[in-house]
Amino acid sequence: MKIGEVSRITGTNVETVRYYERIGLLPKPSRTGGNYRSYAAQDVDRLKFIRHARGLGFDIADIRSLLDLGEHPERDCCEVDQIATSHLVSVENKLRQLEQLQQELVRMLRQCRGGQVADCRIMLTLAER
Amino acid sequence: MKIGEVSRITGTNVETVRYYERIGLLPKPSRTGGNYRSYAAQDVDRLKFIRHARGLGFDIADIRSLLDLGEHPERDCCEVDQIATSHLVSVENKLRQLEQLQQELVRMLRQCRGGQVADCRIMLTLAER
DNA sequence: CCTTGACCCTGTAGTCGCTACAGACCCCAT
DNA sequence: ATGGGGTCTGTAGCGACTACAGGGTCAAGG
Repeated sequence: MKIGEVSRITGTNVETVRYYERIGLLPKPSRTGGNYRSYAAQDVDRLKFIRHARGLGFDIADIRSLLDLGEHPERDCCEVDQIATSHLVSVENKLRQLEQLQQELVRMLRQCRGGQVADCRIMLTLAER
Repeated sequence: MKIGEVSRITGTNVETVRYYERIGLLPKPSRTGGNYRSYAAQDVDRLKFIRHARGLGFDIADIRSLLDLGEHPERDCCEVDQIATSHLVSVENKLRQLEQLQQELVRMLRQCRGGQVADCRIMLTLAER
């Protein structure tokens, strides 16, 4: 399977596939006579895993660890749990931050009464503190 | 006022202050005999504005526009409102995305029953789809 | 007077996860 | 033989910083 098809199947940009190979997240595939990358079903599965994990916001380092763990199926799954849990924690932290931010923005916007920039409450709020 | 003091007052990294100057967000300050940057109160205010806006998640381009508007106090404040509103919208979009993500992560983590990586529900979930 | 140490200078490269080229090559259909 | 679509490598760009290296400046203490 050539890179374009892999790209289509997994919904991954061709350049991204090559990028994953470059950083060692995907193994170097075999090549055709014309030096085209030739992927096996296994590679596609690995890429799907990566994309799904990225979709859930895991960073590349985490995904690397998860893939490594996948290659040691006899190990205890608590390491997997740990990675996922700590990711969830950081997502929840970001969520709280964003909520606060949203509330501050709403508060700021509610004060706007129109008029000139000179009297703009939003600009004043930003200038304060 | 030297850059270190400005840094302390505003809680901004020294390198960040220089970065803002480089990208034209802060004006080039005058220099002392020893070629040290010498800031006026005005510059500190501008930097505070920038940091406050960054804290609210506005990107540099937005901040540039807001600062420009601040220099035209006679203009109508609706442009300010527009920038803030569209930022709020994007924050709310990100918020919704993060909430979904969080729920998916929670769902995934609830399935974990311990045991070996081979049977790990989290790994299976990531591999699926 | 000299040294020490804190601060400051410029310029460049690194971060993260891609994305976007340029310029070349391969392959298949017409 | 030609055209166009795919692929190749290598490099640079994004945003918003951050982190040096390798030097200069300045005030206090010995």
